[in-house]
Parts: sequence; C-alpha cells; structure tokens
Amino acid sequence: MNSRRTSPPAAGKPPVPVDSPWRASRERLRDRAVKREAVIRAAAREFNRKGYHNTSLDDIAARLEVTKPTVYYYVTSKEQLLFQCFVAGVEQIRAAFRDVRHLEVPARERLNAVLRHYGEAVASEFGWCMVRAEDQDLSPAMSRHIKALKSEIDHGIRRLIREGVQDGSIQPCDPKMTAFALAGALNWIAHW
Amino acid sequence: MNSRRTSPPAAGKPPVPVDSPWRASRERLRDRAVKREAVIRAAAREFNRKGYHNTSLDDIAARLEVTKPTVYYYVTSKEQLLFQCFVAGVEQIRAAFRDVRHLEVPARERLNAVLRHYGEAVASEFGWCMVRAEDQDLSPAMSRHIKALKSEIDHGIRRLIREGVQDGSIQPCDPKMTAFALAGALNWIAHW
DNA sequence: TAGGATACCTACCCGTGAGTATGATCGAGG
DNA sequence: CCTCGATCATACTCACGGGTAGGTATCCTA
Repeated sequence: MNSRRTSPPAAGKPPVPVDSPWRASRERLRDRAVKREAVIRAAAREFNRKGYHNTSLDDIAARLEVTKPTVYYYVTSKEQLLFQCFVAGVEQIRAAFRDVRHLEVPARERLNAVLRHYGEAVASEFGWCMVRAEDQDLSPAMSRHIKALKSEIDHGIRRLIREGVQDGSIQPCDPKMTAFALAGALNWIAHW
Repeated sequence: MNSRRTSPPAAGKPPVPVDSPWRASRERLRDRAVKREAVIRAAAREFNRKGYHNTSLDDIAARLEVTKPTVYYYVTSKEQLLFQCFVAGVEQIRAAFRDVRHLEVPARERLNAVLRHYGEAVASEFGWCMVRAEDQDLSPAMSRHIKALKSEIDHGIRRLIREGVQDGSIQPCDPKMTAFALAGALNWIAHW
C-alpha cells in the first residue's frame, strides 16, 4: 500500500474562521502590525487544529486568503511563527502576574487570580503553542528563550505559594512540587 | 537565509544507548518478537528525544544498527510504530489497575498505588508517546482506539475516587474534575 | 543438497513542504 | 501622469523522508 495516496491524518475540529485584514476591506490596509498579528493568530489556530508539523505555510496563507510569499513578507520562517505564537500566549500570563502584583489581598487570592488567567490562556487559541509546542522544533536560541519565559512563570507561582504559606492563607506545602502540580493540571487543559 | 542549510533543530538530550538484538550476538537471533519489541523501544526513545516528526525511520534504524527496510520488516508504518509505543505505555498503567483490583484495602490506598505506577509509566521511555503523541498524527481508526484506552484509564481513576469517597478514605469531591487534575499533574512529568 | 522460507540490504521512487526569484499591481507623492 | 515603493501572485528549487522494488545471504527441512 502506498501511504502517499491515503487520506491525510484527519484534521479533527473544523477550521476556526479568522477575520483576515486582507479581506476586511477592499482598500489595502497600511498597518503592518495588524496584519502581522493576524498572521500569528491564524498560525496559532492552525497549529492548534492540526499540530505544528501537520500545518503548512500554504495552509496558513489559504486561511488568510493570501499566498505563501505574503506570509513570508510578515514573518521570516515557520519556526519564528511558532515562537511568536508562544510568546503571545505567555504574554497573557505575564500580564496576569503584573495585574496582581500590587494588590493588597492575601497571596492565596492573588494566586487564584493568576491561575484563573493561566487557565484561560491555556484554553485560548495560543494554548497549544504554549503547552504542546516541543522545543525540539525550535532552534537552540529560541528554545532557551522559551525555557526562560516558562521558568519565570514557574517561579512566579512558587513565590505566590511561599507568600501564601507565610501569611497563612495557604496550607504549608512544598512550593516547588505544588507549583508543578498546579501547572501540570492546568496545562492539561490544552490536551482536552 | 536558506533554512535548508541551517543546523537541525537541536537534539537536546544525548541518545540513550539501546541494546540492539542485532548486535547482541554474531549469530542471527530468530526471535521476531524480541526484535520487534526492540524496534518499538528504540522508536520510543527517539520520539522521546526528538519528537515524532523530527525522528526519521532512518534515525531509528541507525540506532539499532540496521537499515530502514529492516525496520519495515517488523513494522508496517511509522504511524503504527507510534501507536505501538503508545499501547506499550498504556499497558503498564492497565496492569497497575489489574494488580490493585482485588486488594482488600481502602480505595485511597489502591488509588495511591495506581497513581504511583501511573507516574512511573509517564516517566518511562514510553511516557512521551502516551502523553505528547498528538492524535492528529494518527489515522482516525487508531485515534479512536487511543481515545478509548485513555478513556478507560480515566474512568478507572474516577471509579477509585468515587469508591474512596464512599468508604470515607477520600475527602468528598467531584470525581471527574479530580481525576482530570490528577492525570494532568502526572502527565506533566512527560514534559519535564 | 535442493529448494523454500526468513531476514536483511542497496538503491531507488516520489510526494511534500519550506523557502525564493521574478515580475505584476496599485496607491501615493511629485 | 508617472515614478516609486509597498504588496502580492505565479511558478519555481530542492532537501527530506516515508515507503518500496528487487536482490542476496543464511537457515531449515525433506
């Protein structure tokens, strides 16, 4: 049997329509940033639907009703595209930490708020890119960058746990293991 | 820049040596099952190291000091190889359930025992294949099969939780959500 | 010891998909 | 009106990797 002729590996969920700035209006929009962001969002959705390796840049371009060179006009490589999706997702979580930093409530409540945003981010269109993207797919430099971002979040959670234990709002526990378990449970959302 | 000429995406951890039955002795071993299992184990280790899509069958063959057609002699396709790795990992967990089924101890203890085996399985060389293998990479039939196996384990955990709540060894909780969180936390081991 | 089965290899096919060369198009400023 | 630059499409190149064709060596059995 020649597998080259068998049907593709099943795309699961139906495509999420993406509001393409190219189709948005007849006139060409001049805003590079908007289009670039649209490219990243479209990529994230396709990665989420079919996985990184099962998504071609032609797929992403088609979803935006554009051709591949146009995508390359906004992005230098597929790898960078994945990286940007990742960063976009992580940024949501970092924002949650910033929002909470100066709140005058017990650490337990701040932790809850962060974890809620964390869960929402993981459930968003960028969730897959954050959780399931394998750093084997990225260059060592980008992989290091991602590890650093993940580590920052991890330590942020640990710190909130420690503060909670100190101010009595959280039961005594090992912050490292607890943060690991919490992150694991929430990340699992991205796997359905 | 031509990415075709850039270095491969970083292989992370160093290769785990695999005891190849081919190199084991000068004489050819006649045991198909042993060799087939060696192929699957080698595949699991490579998938674990570099990811499914970044591992070629040539890689796996090279690790076993054989050629690609030899691998195909024991396995019909790369997809089936991934599937077999998955099944091998899941089987460890199913065994844990069987071992515990007829124990005369509180459900809490049985659950602990299962979860310990669960964690060990996830940390094993098949852990990646169980947790991170995306069903987008498998045919619909195999994907269904895998979903069924996962569901069986999930319901097994839920049942133990329910029994624990009934016999008082576990605090009252929602079995579904608790099982989800437990599995998520443990599965996260496979991501380091 | 012929002849079939098993196990393995060399050499190849070919679809796929990342990335690109080239030129068309269109809006805006001169 | 006409050029200039930003934007986009057509039509490629090329390496990679899954999978196979076909042959060979070794073993087993009659």
